[in-house]
Formats: sequence, structure tokens, C-alpha cells
Amino acid sequence: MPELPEVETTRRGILPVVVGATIGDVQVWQPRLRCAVPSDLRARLRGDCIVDVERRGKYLLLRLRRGTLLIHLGMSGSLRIVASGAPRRTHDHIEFLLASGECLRYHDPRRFGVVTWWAGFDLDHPLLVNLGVEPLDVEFSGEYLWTRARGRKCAIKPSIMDANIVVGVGNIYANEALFLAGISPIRAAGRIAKPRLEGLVESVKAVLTQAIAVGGTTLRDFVNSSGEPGYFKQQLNVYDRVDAPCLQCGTSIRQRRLAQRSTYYCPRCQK
DNA sequence: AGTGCGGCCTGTCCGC
DNA sequence: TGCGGACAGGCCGCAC
Repeated sequence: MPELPEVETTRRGILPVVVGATIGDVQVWQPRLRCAVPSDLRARLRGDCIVDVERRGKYLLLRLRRGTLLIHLGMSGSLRIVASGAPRRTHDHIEFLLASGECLRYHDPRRFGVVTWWAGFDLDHPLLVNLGVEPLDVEFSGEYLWTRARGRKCAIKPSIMDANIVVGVGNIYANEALFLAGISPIRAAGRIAKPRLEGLVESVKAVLTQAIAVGGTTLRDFVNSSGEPGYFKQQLNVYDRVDAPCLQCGTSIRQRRLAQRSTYYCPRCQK
């Protein structure tokens, strides 16, 4: 599920509730996620205070006085603020009880997410250390992408979804950005002229910024920290629109598999 | 070194 | 109505 806009929506939602809050207790119902939840998580967190909530790619970093709580929402995860004692729903795996009486619940049907502890404060955790640039930073530029794509025979779509190059761009927004830039998803990354890559970078930034502004994309189950969906689905040009008319030229949107991911594009608008 | 694939999970939908 | 298979927003690790 969550790509960068959904993670950022979640970050902004929980921020005002959790910053400054003391963690009174932690309950782990299901420790078997992508990375096993550490058995000493409760002992690590109890009594500590949340100082800030940052984001790196699709990871949320809850900064505490004694270290960092690292959370990834995987494909189907969400974090919600609920009243303490609210009934546990199926696939609610972990809860963080705050001294205020509110409660942060981690919910993840497919359990591809990560909730783990990092004793440090730097971004040197093994899961973070090889991550590429942030897409909304000035570092992510046409020049940068051109340098990273040079000589690559790999298609452009998996290239912009490669977290070692740029973080946060998942399947929905990769499809959408390539449509906006007029670039075919299957074109070899190393065979795209620099000005077109500059256009692609601008499209990535635009699509992510617009999605954040409306609370992300809800296809089926993404909800923000208040349990509400995001509204970017209404602005999707190609994703999940196979055989529907292109909104620019009317040609039928095509679907194919590329690097095991569903890929949608307009064969006329994207070259 | 770069790329392609299977696997991790549950839920849903579609065709038979 | 029931069942098997394909597929779903992510990412890692292992082959080649």
C-alpha cells in the first residue's frame, strides 16, 4: 500500500498526538512481521518520551530520548490513533499506549511491514543505509537521475522504483509520473536524453506533492491516523485503468507486467 | 555488478 | 456455493 505520500500522511497525522508523549506501555500481539519485532521492545520503550517523528523514504522514525523506533508500513500497514481500550481489530499487531490515554495501533493484514528498535539516532540502520535520495529534495534532479541511469539497460520504471536510486516511489506513482512525463515505462533508462529525465523528475515531484496534499491514495485499505482514506485515486491517469480511455488522447490504456509489477501506460502519449 | 525471480502474508476477485 | 489461481500499494536475498 503505502508509498511516500501515504507514509507522509501518516507522519503528519500522528505527529501532533505523539510528539512530547510518554510511552506508558507496549503490547505486541503479533511479532512476526517482515523483520521480527524485537522481544525487548516493551522494555526499551516503556517510560521513554517521543521527541519527534521523521520520515526517510517509506520508513517512519519515531525519535525517543533513548533511541529510534523504526516503522515501515509494508504493503498493507497503517497506524491509527485510537482511545486506549478500543477493541482490538483483526490484524492489529502492536499498540503503544501513551500516558495521555491515547493509543497508537499498528495494523497490517499482510505483515510485510517492520516495527523495530534502533539504539542510535543516525540513519545508519542496515535498512536505511543504502537508501537513495529523497524525491522531494533538490538532490533528486535530472542531472542526478541521468548519472544513475547512464549505461543502464534496465527499463526506466523499475529504475525510478529502485530505492537505492530514489526512495518512496512505488508502483502507483511510478506509473503516474511516467505518464505525466510522456515516457514509456519500458524504455531503457540509459537511453533517455537528459532533458526528458529532467521532465520525469519534475513529474515525480509533482505527483508526490499533489498526492500528499489530498492525503495519499486509497485503493482499498489505506487509512490515515484518523481512519480516513486518501483522495488521490480520483486523480490517477493510468494506474488501474486498463482498457479505459486515456484522459489526454482517448487511446485505450494498456497493462503489462514489468519486473513483476503491473504497469499501465498510454501507448500513444508515452514514447 | 546488474538483473530477474521467488518468497514473505492475507484478502479479494474472477472463472470454472 | 465452493474452490483454485492470480493478483495486490514493498522489499529482501539468492541465483545467474
